[in-house]
Amino acid sequence: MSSGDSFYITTPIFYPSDVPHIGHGYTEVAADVLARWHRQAGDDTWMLTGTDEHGQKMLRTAAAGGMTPGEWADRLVEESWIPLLDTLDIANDDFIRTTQKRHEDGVQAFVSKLHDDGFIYTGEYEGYYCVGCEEYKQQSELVEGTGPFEGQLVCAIHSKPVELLQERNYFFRMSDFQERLLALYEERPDFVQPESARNEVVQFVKQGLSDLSISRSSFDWGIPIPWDEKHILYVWFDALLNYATAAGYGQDDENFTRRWPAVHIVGKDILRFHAVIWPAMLMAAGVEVPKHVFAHGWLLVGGEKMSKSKLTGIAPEQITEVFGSDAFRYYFLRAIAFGQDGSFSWEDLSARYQAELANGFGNLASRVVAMITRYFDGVVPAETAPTDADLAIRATVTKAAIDADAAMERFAPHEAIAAIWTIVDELNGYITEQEPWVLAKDEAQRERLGTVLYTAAEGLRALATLLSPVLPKATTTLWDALGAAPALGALAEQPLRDAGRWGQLAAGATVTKLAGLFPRIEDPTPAAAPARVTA
RNA sequence: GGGGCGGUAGCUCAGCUGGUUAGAGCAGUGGACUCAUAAUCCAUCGGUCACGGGUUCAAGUCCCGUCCGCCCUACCA
Repeated sequence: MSSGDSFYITTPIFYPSDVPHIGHGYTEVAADVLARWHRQAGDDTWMLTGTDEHGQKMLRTAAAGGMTPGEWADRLVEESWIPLLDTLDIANDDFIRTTQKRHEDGVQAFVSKLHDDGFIYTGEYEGYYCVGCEEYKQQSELVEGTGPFEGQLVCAIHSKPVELLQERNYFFRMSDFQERLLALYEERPDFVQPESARNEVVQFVKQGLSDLSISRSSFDWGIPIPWDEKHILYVWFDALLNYATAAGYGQDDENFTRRWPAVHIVGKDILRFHAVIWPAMLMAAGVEVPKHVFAHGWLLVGGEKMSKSKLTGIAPEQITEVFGSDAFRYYFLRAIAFGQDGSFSWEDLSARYQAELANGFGNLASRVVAMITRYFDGVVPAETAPTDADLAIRATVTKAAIDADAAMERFAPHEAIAAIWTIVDELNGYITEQEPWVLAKDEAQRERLGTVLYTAAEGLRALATLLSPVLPKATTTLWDALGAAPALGALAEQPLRDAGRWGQLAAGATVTKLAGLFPRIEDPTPAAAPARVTA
């Protein structure tokens, strides 16, 4: 991808009545790191996140709290979801709420077009309705009745029989798109990633698609169907459209053309909506389908999918309060292969923090800055004739930068970080072998000492740049300590795809005392209580 | 029932289209060093690659079967 290309990346929009946990945090951080990488590489980047506020569940929980759904949503968004972004240091460019006018207008324009073009028709929806829940149930939510209800299907929650009801509403001709979708998966194997997710989607679509009921009339918390305001739009149809409406669909064609199509990062549970329904909707509307739909895996706690009901849900602040936001970002992207499930444990988090961040990167920065301060009064020395060892470091840096960019391009941040980390490991070994503290005792080795420390400092310069999307806080601290800004400018301005070019740090720069990048943590046990529980 | 993904050193995982004595990190053990966040560096211990067949000159890597785990099967990242 050449410099200046559009890179529009989205997270799913969250249902605000959930309590933010590290799974949400993981999604946000992954999208943010990819966005920061592309942005700093010079691509025309835009990152979108937001909240999905319509639907019966929101209506019901709001009512239970004596509020209107709008008030309830405002409160949750302000108290939980916006703060989550701050907790994790997310640099999103936009935050869309499906209750915003720009969204509702865009959605209405979209469904009107589909209606006008004949992709929507009136039909009868038939489904099992639970009076207790006041909603239609899927087969999976029903169980065989027992006792007096023997032989009947009952609601899993109320254990009472459900009724087979019919409702007149609107349907989207999704079945029309089966062949085109299959052709899409075939022609663009990287449309759905990773491979395992693609397989699931292809198999699913091959089994046949039915039309989708896209309106509801039993409650009114949603976007009205423009030609029949007694109906509101099915929440998923509404929610998926956020990716388009936020970019200006139907309202700001110039911006929409500039941003679209998007790259969607989603959890694998909502893969089908994004890889089947969403592209079908776009095809119907004559809009280009997304560039990619990437499904990441689950966080496993104790070998099982993390879940609130099993009390394995962990609030992001529990981690950031002890380890900091940088460590959160680093840990989840480094330790988990993006696209696969990953095990989370406090022990692993703590071990990686200590071994990799504190002892590896943090200590490296600390020892280099300390030696420049001690042996050169804080002035970065010039390098002279490089030896093979010095050249090996340069080669490592060059390769790491190339490999990291390639890995980020293919949605493999874990590999990108591993590639960058070769610099940390090589540099620590290099310093130990070159023994600058020995060179410092011999005035005749003055130039050699300067070259060794320049090499180390320049390596740190490259590290700061390459790691800034992952560790924005620590790398900024390091950038300041290296005294790099006066000659090179702000860290965020350093072109990432040029980070591997040797010799950027100016000799003569003044280093300053470096506060520990990742201080040792004496008591790495989580901040008491397990997950917070919703009211 | 149908579908997807896994089962490789104590732990977390790499091993692409099959090819020399199966790798990494962490943990463990021994040593070196002192610039540094009691840190770093070197060495080393450690595996019947779930199980049973088969194809092949050659299989962790392909085929068949079995066992185990996780997930999806239309509104929880």
